[in-house]
Amino acid sequence: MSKQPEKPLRADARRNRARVLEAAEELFASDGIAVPLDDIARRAGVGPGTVYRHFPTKEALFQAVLSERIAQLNDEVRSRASTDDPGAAFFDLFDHVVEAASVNKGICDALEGSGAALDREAAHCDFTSAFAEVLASAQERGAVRADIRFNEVQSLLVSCVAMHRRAVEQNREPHEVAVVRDGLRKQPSDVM
Amino acid sequence: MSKQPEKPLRADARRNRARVLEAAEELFASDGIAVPLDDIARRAGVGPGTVYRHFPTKEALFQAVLSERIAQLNDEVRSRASTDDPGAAFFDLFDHVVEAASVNKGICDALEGSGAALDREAAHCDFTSAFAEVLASAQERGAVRADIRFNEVQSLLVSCVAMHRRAVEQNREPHEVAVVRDGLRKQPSDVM
DNA sequence: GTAGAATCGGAACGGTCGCCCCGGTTTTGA
DNA sequence: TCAAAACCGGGGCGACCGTTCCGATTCTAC
Repeated sequence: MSKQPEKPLRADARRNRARVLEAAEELFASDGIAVPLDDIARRAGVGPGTVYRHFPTKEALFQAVLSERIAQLNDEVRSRASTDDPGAAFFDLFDHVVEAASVNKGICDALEGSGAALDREAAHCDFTSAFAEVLASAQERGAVRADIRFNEVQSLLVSCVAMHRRAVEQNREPHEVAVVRDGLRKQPSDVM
Repeated sequence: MSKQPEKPLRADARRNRARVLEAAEELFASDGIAVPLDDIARRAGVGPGTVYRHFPTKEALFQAVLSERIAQLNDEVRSRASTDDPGAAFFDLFDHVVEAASVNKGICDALEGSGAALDREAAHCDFTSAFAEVLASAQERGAVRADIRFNEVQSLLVSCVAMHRRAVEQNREPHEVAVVRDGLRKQPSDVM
């Protein structure tokens, strides 16, 4: 992977790049991907041209911000994944990811866009593989119903993020997420 | 409510209005609310100006199409609501609404927009009240968990519509919806 | 300090889309 | 059949937004 051979940026360029990333992080998180790029530039105290010097496209900037956030989530997932109770670990992870993602409108937008933006994410691959392992263990122990695959759990996760966000917006507890969690448990009708 | 005192439309106007509605129905259903109004006009064989003669705004046209579809759903709900097994009726309704809504991208868009567009819908009120009655009966009989309110069921319904749509797009069975359905059943931990 | 390169910033471009205007056409009623 | 009223249609306006361009500015190396 050729990464480092790029000559170092000028001091002001490095500073501006960091400012743009910071502004984008805040605005994508609060307003989602629909925020105009000019707003990000203004918030960063630079011109739109400067943003485009560092990121070829608005989408690329969004991806960069997302990668950072998902790498964080990835670390959190890995640190919670190791335990002797895979069932508890799975539901703990589930709740944590839902809560963490639902406060970030940018992540919600990315998830709702059928995850196409997330699929080409290396960090995301780590994240999903760690989560998938926990799911498999939990299913082996009989803590999670066996008739469901990981991509279906992902889909439920996305929906729970959206529902959690709506519940918080309406100042109420996200009981819907509890419903999904209970539905994921081993069901009486489950065939062993 | 003053509705009829409007003088009757000219023959060509009535014909064009119907064509616009039909074209809008098809395009909203397949492409969602994002379809350009010019496309609808072209499909209807009229100019954009004609569309605006009949509907003050694109949003109004969308609402009109939606109202019609929701009135249909309303009838279906009412016809399925009366039975001596409220539990079965509830889950039957749930599945039916999910399937009916998920094939219509326009409805999906309306639902994902936090339902603000749907709230000012008289037909929608009928629809929700019929559904709410079935839910209450099912909860009384112990077929549905008691610790959940109707607006939370609505939220789950919206999510199921989205998940069902994704599943169909990916050519697989919507197992996620089954998970939600099982989660809505009376749980072992439920307090009587 | 100075030349030269890297970078900046914001005006401007191009495309999209909702919406309006108005000259021309069709329908209606007598 | 014909005049008046209703209606049509599509060109065009204005707003928004992602992106580009280029003269002005700032930094770096010597």
